[in-house]
Amino acid sequence: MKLSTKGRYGLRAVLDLAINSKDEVVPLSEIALRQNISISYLEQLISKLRKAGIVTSIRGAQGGYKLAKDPATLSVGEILRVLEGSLEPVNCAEVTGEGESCAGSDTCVTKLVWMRISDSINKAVDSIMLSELIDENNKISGNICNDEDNKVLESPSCNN
Amino acid sequence: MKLSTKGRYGLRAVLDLAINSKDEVVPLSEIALRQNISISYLEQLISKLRKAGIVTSIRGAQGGYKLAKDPATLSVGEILRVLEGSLEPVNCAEVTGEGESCAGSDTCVTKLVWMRISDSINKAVDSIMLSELIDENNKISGNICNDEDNKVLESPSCNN
DNA sequence: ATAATCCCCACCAATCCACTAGGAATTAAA
DNA sequence: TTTAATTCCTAGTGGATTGGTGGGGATTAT
Repeated sequence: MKLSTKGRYGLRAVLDLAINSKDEVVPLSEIALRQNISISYLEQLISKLRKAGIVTSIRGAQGGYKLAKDPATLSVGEILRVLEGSLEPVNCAEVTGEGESCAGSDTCVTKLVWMRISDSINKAVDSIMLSELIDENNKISGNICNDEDNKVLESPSCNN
Repeated sequence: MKLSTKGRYGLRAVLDLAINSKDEVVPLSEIALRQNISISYLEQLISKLRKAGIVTSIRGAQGGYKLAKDPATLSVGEILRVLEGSLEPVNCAEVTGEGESCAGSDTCVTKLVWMRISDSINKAVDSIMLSELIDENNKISGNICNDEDNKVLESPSCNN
């Protein structure tokens, strides 16, 4: 029941983008540096986000990425589902609403459990808007990071 | 974000045990047959459950397993955590409450997300008692399985 | 032109998952 | 007392997934 680095790194990247792009585009190299993620790997993640319409890109020199949506209407759930593929705890048609039901699903009791887990996860992530994380970041970094040249003081060694 | 077969099979095994053992012990071979899980694999799962005090065993011929707890006080969360190890979506000390915090965790915004997911999962599974699944099973099977010799009609091909 | 940047695809090592295999210890029943 | 049924334990294994790296092409501001 673990989120992969796709979801963890990807959400950090989107948040970084939301905080550090003011109408301008941000090159991936900057995000990679700030978030301590390799550019190559980050490319794969942001590619998914672009195809899903969460970020937009500008190619060429001085190009980069920016958020395609209003952070107030962009939920963490939308971002994580793009990156992780699905947040369902099981591959079960009754739970995911996709694919074929398996034989005997009408007498399957444990699907009740999987459905409740699924609902609770989806409700949790869909109720968190990106704007909330931005606000939280402003609160925290406002208190701490008031160094002169406004640089990143410590690399995020935490992988979560 | 998938539960492994450990959790899925294991919960089915416990439920099977709860339904099919009336003060008597049930040999693993019966559970394996009914639930369509190999005995060898099931052994590993039930071994964890026994060490955690969820089931008790009697060795030797005519031996087997039975539930060690009252289904009304045994939550699905307790069972799943034994089988899966942990239901946390990330390895993060701030979320799991174990291990060392990583550098910069005080400025880590995404942990807010992981904590909410974690809470919602744990609340969901801890609120489902095994007795609820037993009741559900009685409701369903009472309606359907009234064949003469009371055998299992179809093998549970569903892996969830 | 050149350098910066996005974009795409192929590959790879390590890890984890979902088992299988084999055998030792225990015990009821014949 | 043998036999068969059963729990218990450990090791191995093939395949899939994870978490990347690397190379190269396309695009564009300077």
